[in-house]
Amino acid sequence: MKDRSQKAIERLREQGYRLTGVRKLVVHSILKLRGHWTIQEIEKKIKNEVPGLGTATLYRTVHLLAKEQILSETKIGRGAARYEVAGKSHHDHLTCLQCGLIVEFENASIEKLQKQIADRLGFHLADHRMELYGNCERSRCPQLK
Amino acid sequence: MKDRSQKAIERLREQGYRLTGVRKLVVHSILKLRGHWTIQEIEKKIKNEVPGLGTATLYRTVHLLAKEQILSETKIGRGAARYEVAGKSHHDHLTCLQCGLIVEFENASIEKLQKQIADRLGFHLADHRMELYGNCERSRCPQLK
DNA sequence: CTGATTGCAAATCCTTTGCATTACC
DNA sequence: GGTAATGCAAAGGATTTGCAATCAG
Repeated sequence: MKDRSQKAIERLREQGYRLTGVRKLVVHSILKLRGHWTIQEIEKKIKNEVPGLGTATLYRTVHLLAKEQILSETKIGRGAARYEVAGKSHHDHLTCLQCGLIVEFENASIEKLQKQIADRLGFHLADHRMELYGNCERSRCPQLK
Repeated sequence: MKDRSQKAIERLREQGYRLTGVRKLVVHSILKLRGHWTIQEIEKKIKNEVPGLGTATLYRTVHLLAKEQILSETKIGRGAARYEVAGKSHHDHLTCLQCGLIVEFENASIEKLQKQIADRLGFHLADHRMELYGNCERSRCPQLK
């Protein structure tokens, strides 16, 4: 199995971006992450691995990776955008309002319906975002309220 | 047909909120709006009608109206949350990536599927957000690139 | 070399908070 | 009168920008 960050670095090279030491380190560190993180969370997680990393550089790098579809951006609920390593097939999110648990799912029927709706309204569908919110049944979930 | 802002004012009174002059003016001005606006946009639109309105007051009032479900909040794409007058049945949005046109739609089949998905994953579905992005076919839409 | 990339600090954007004053009820 | 609501200004959080120094190609 080939390393994800290898592929990402290659793709950036193909696109003509310069591969500085910092950039390679950041890409490598980010591509090891699992889950959905804000840029600020990513900063904390990787600052040990990339000493001296400037905040602006991280923002620029994450945006770059999102643009190149190496990361995918999701806005879940309120607050800052979250990023996850792309590569898996497209999926949407179901978030627990109590404990923040995020479950991913795919549903071809919905995707088909979305396309139909867009066509009917005179749009060429390019992308979509769907987030479900609910309360999960995990025993550790604080189902107060 | 009864005025929306009348109903809104009544509901606020029932909830025990004080109906100050400013609050009534803001509610009245906001409820005349059609479309999806950020709080900053709303501020520009109504500042003539509510002279001296403080930004904090507008933020507090909009949040209040959203809490009372007189406005509904939607996060469309990047940037600040947008609000629209609630009252119509639930709907989702289709946004043109080129010109920003927002079209609303409803689709019962998708809603049904969402509920199924949540059930299957052990969630009690409480809410959802679905946004489609595409390119529209309006003649005035700058369909470049 | 030459321009892309970086880190830093300052700037920006959007929103919230503290607080004294005002105005409902 | 007691308390919620207001406006102002200051604070806050997240992100972007300007710029000189650095580094890849």
